[in-house]
Amino acid sequence: MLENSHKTITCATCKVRQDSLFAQFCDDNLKHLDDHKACSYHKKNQALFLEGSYPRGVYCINEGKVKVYSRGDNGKEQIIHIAKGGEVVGFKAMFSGDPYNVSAETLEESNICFIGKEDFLTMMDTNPILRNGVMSELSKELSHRADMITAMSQKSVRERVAYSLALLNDIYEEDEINLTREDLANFVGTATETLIRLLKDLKDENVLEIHGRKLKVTDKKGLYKIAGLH
Amino acid sequence: MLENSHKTITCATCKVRQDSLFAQFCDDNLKHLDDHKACSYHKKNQALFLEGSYPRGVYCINEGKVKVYSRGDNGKEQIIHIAKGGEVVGFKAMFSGDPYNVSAETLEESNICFIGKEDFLTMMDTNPILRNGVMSELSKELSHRADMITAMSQKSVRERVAYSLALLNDIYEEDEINLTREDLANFVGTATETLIRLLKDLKDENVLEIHGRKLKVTDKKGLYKIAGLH
DNA sequence: ATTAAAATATGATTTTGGTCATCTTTAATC
DNA sequence: GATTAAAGATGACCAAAATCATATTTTAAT
Repeated sequence: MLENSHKTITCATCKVRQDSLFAQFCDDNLKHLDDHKACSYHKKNQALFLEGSYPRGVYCINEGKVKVYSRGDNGKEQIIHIAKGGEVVGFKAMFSGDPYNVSAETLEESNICFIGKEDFLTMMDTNPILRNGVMSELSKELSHRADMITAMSQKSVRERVAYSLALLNDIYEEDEINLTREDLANFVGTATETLIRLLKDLKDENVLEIHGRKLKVTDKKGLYKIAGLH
Repeated sequence: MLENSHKTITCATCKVRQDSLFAQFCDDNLKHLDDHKACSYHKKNQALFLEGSYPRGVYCINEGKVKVYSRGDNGKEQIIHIAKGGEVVGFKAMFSGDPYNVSAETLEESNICFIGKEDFLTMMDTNPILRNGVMSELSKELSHRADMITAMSQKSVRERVAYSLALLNDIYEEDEINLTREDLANFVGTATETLIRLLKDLKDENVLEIHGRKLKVTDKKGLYKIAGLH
């Protein structure tokens, strides 16, 4: 159980706020945010929203990890992104009037604050800091997805495994990467068996340590080279 | 040569404006736009902007097609999008402060109007219609790119050829799809030889007619089925 | 603690699609 | 219009990765 799972988080003292859309908020803004958010504890594997549903608000992750994924024809998951503490999830599709075409689900037990769509949009209207932050985020994510498309289409599966591990290594920061092999395969876009074999290759090449399900990158430079990064 | 290649387009009477970000502009807005835009004729295969450069403004396509692409590790192009008349290109990366990670280049001779970054951003600040249009567009494009990532990762090349042709069929509307085999392969994300073989298969299945380089979809329903759409 | 179920791992086999080589056709240039 | 270059097409071959089968380990549930 998370240490603060029973508490309501106060935005002003939230440890991950500096990484979030609300980093530059003034005291008044933070007060407003506190008054309009709802904190809640989520177990592992709980859905935040589902593909096909309409956005009802945004989810600010205080602690935990959330996978954002879409489903292909056969129902197979493609993980588009894994969000960590400080990230706000669920706002990117809010401005088109269309339903979500991705789903979001916790990967670990998590503390997540919810802000309703109306409140969020009002804040965006009245707060240029938030508006600019949102625009910047949308822009960055579009760039990132263009990179993903190119990577998916041109890299070999081995390269994509390295590429994905490089991304995940940043997301998990000091922690070891902790995903099921299936989730990792769904992030890489390959079969679970192939992923497992390629992980072992990387281990044999001393790029990676495998501790049960947890993965520790031991040669970041080597990993980047295989991934075709830098 | 395009018929109006020597003329300056007037926004108020621009035939493709109803498809653009500026569709809902009032007369004053249109006047302002006219005063701050520069129309120009572009030959085939002319670059509008390049990966790595900083956005200097936006490009509103009056007539012609523009490919937006990124380059993979080996320099191979991945075409992310093909823009047609009415589309505004080059604004999606403008809000992050980062350089473009895609390039844009005309595929045909084209008439394109340019609006400088400062002017465009000022319009966005003062014009909620434009702002909402931009936000909506960013949202929609993010959804579309999530779909692309999933398609690239999970569909077979044959399915991706059909998927790409379905997208292109909408883009080329009443016209036949007119791309080099190489560009089409770079859109699908495959080798040119593989693309050519698969086009022939689709022709043999009476889904497609091949008229030299031009492609005509004759069985849209069949194409969609192969693509895994609907 | 025991059992059941899920996740991880490995081998064998097949399929897909990329690469290389070569040839033909079309388009561009002088 | 002739020449050259670029684009399109086809065959042969090979490597990468998916699939299928099955075994082992870990985790969850009773």
